[in-house]
Amino acid sequence: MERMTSGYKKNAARTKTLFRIYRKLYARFGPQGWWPADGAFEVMVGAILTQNTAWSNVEKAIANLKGENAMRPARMAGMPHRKLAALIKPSGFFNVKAARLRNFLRFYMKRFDGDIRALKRVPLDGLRKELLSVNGIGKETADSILLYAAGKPSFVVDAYTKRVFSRHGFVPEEAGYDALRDVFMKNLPARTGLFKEYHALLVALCKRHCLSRKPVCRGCPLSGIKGHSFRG
DNA sequence: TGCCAGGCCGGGT
DNA sequence: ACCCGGCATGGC
Repeated sequence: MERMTSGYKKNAARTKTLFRIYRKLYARFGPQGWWPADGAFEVMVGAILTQNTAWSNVEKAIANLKGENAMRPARMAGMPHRKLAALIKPSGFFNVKAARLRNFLRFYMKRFDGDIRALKRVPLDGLRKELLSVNGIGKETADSILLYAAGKPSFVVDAYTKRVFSRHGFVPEEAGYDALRDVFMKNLPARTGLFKEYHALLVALCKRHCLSRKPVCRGCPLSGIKGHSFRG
């Protein structure tokens, strides 16, 4: 018997609503072309560095790494904790993140020999579990790596996704990561390009309209969307 | 000045 | 199974 981890089922009305939201955002903000990085390895590093951190700070850390020619798996993996931590300092939590990067790199070198093509050969679900087993890689980081580095249709949920969807009443305020992810995974076709743009567009929306903690954003492109609920 | 940013882990209940 | 403190910098 298959275990129900959420109450959501595939549902034509929900699919329609998700596409309606997508089209509104796309019409407003255009193609985002995410993830903003120079290659798959940089995507994975950035995904760890941006944990609970402003992207502008991550950019400084990435620039430091590139300046030391360290944006390469073998080189970064061979770097002492202290040195790596110093380079990524602007991104904050530098001791924690240096350890997490090194954990990931040990896994990446050992399991895939630092070769992104090898990583891409592993099917989505299995690879997701492997990534989640690395200390320092949680659900959002794993899904970001899967989608934007490996090119697999794994929808990324983040604080913005949750803010938009709960604030507009599409999901309950208390909805967790898995419930939110299921909304997209179970009601959209599993297309990588669609998932990439959708997540990026939600970020664009929040940066433009939802940064404040006010419950409703003025001029929100989604204000006209009928509040079809994804509850239960 | 104080609050916040594209989380995650570990220990306590 | 939750809940919470800790981790740290730079920008407004």
